[in-house]
Amino acid sequence: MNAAIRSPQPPLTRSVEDYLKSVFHLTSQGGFATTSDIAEMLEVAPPSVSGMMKRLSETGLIEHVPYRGVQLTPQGRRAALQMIRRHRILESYLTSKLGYDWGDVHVEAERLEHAVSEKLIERMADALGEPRYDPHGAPIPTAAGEIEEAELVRLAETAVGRSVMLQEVGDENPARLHYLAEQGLRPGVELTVVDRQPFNGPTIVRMADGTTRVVGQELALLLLCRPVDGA
Amino acid sequence: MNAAIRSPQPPLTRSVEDYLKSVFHLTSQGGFATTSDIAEMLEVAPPSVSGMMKRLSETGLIEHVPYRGVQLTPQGRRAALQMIRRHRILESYLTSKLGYDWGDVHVEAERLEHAVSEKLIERMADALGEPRYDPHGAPIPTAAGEIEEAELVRLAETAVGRSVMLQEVGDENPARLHYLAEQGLRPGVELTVVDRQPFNGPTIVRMADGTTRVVGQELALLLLCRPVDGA
DNA sequence: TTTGAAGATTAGGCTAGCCTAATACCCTGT
DNA sequence: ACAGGGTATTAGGCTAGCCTAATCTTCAAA
Repeated sequence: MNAAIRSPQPPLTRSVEDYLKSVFHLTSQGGFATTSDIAEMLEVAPPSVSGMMKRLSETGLIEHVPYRGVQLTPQGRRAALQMIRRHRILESYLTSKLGYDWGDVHVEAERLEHAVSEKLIERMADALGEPRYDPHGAPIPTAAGEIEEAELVRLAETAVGRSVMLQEVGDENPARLHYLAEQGLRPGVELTVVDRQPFNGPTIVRMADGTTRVVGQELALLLLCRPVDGA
Repeated sequence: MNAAIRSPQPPLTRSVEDYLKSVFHLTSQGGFATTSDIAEMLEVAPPSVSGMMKRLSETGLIEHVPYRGVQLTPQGRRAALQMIRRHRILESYLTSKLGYDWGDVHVEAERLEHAVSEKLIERMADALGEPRYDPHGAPIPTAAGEIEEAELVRLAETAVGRSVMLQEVGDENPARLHYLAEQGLRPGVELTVVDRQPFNGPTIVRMADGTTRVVGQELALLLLCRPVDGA
């Protein structure tokens, strides 16, 4: 007698999965995802988004407030987290087991995440020892759909003098990631901010080995850090 | 001035990839693949096949003789073999590295083969040591597009008294594969045909360890064997 | 040589997703 | 209080792939 029972979950299409992921990322700081932000993220025209939002709200995956934006319903959030788990497990697996560079995994995972079964993901997770972070330092949702929410601060906004642990690189661009790896700026390294130049200038950091790096603002905004208590 | 140069290979859709694979398999003994055979294999209606055949022959992937059937062009054959390589490498990888049962790999590979990159397939092949056969004993095309063509004979048609090597299991049905594995009927085992009952009855074989198996015709038709010279 | 059944194709329609052009809404600045 | 710009939505169209119903080919049997 109930729609959810009568129609036992028609599988989501690739497009739908992508839209849900976008909405999740765009609302991760709270608030609504706007049509144009989604359109830009998915590289489609805004009317395509409007149309899809209408369909998704009819199937109960999102909440759509016309002219305002959208948010995920609990059901939509569950689906989005499942996709993000798939994506991040895939990235981890490709990096650990198949020698992929952290700059190249995103594109590959982006296509595979729509094709892998739950079973395959869990086997990969198992082979990796249930990793909690992907190669970029992003937290991997659990199979049950829980995700760690850490309060991270951008390197670009860290006060001079502070010591931080570089936790996550919020970027997927292969060229930038390659450069960061060359500079030794990977998740897990400790940094001390020794200076920052004015007018959105670069941040200068000291690495654990005493060497320094000059990090331009564009990059420093992508480096998400956790304050370190010690000294 | 030439279409193949002007438009540098629009990537094939999933559907197209599936049609090409079907045509390859249906023409592997030579001759034409018919509309209804393709329709049955892909579980679509015959008119859908007619329509696709028209498109594929316009793009030069198949040769279509109306009311007769289709064959692959060299270009279509290349694409089909690439898909088959992907499929079989994936099956091998899932079996060897992720603990999949040989009955379960087909479905998983069927979906992944459309999503993996060439690079990923080659990394998997490399990690496996460039395998030549998949878990069912089917030959894996090389990256260059060459495939071994062995002359195999069905167990059901092997003369009583002959000794053979079970080379390939021409089936993907999980239940049948599971049963065959239980019986020890896997690629690589040696068998001697000791009897066959009349009226399409079962074939009785002796295994290397001296035990015997009674193999019904349905299964005996799927067991592809290579004659053994010795004794 | 004709005829009828089987199989192939054409005709016409549907959905998912995308697009552009036209219109509607919202809000801020005057 | 309202005009205008920016954003969202609606209108209308396109392609890939699928479907059913109708029509056409082929071929073998009478």
